[in-house]
Amino acid sequence: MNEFSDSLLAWFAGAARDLPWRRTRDPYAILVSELMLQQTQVTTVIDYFERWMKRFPDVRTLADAAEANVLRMWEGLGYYARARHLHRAAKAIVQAGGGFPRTLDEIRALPGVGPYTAGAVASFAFGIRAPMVDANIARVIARLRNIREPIDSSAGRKLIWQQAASMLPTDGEQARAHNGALMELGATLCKPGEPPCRHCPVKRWCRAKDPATLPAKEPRRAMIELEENCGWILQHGRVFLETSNGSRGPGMWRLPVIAVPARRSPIHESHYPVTHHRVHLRVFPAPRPARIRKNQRWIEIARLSETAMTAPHRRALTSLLDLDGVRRKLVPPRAGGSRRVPVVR
DNA sequence: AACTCGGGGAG
DNA sequence: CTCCCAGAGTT
Repeated sequence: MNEFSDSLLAWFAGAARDLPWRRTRDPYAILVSELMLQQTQVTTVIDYFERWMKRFPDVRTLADAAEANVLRMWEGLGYYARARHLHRAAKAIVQAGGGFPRTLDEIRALPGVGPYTAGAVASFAFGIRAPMVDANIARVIARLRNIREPIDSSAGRKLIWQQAASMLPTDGEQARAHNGALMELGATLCKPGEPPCRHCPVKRWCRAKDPATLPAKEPRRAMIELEENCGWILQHGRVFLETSNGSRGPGMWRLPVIAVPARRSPIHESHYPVTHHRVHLRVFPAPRPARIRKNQRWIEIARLSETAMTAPHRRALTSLLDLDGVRRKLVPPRAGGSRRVPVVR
């Protein structure tokens, strides 16, 4: 071991956060945590991880679960393809005999597992000497080596990964701690913006000229405005929903898209961001559909809690149901009258 | 190499 | 508003 590793690992031993997925080497648990952590902050993931492990404690339980339940457990985390990938990965592992893949290449072949996640699972679960580069490690390495190439460019990624591999201790167990320590350094100390270099355990080896300007990144894409007009269709205690079809994948339910009704004002309006889009959501009262398409369903209000929905649509629906509840108390349906629940407007 | 993911948290 | 986040899949 060199001095750099000594300093880094000594610091890590005293500074490591106590995170649930650091208390285990169960490869399934590590895989779950890594999929959840893709593009998602640690503090957001902790509760989801613990709920998930309680509900789907092992690969077989997850493989046997219905996709609707899997997506419902993921609701609020975003990027729902990750949940479907994790579900597919569990099915693939069970189908292959139930033993968790134990080599970097086999782990990399699982759905939803890219270069980062493969390295993380191999290293954290099995102590395999594998590099891993996430946003934290990319930032730390860009600063340590004063790499000005944008880290999200092809050339920049290549440089960072080469450095990550070359810095790795020979021993697998030490490499495991090294990966965790670099990540922790980036998450807690070598943060974006102006980092507190005074307290850095490895500042002696850092070549960053101007840490605040590192890492460089490609300019981000322009925001795209989207308008979304949905229908509020309520009848017999059921609400009419649809699930997206096509590339966005099925399973997440939402209010049905409708043509904009003329001369009506929306009963709900909200804005929400999704990646580089900004969506302007408007909900209008709408008539009961003449035909029900394949991706559409009436869903009992009582069963909405077990229906996976994107967060903005869940919020819209909840607020509209609350409003409807209020109106129904003020104007109770006439006895013997129409069974149709009055449309709120 | 560029686009998409119908995300979410923090400043 | 802004930027960032334990990225990966598709085209």
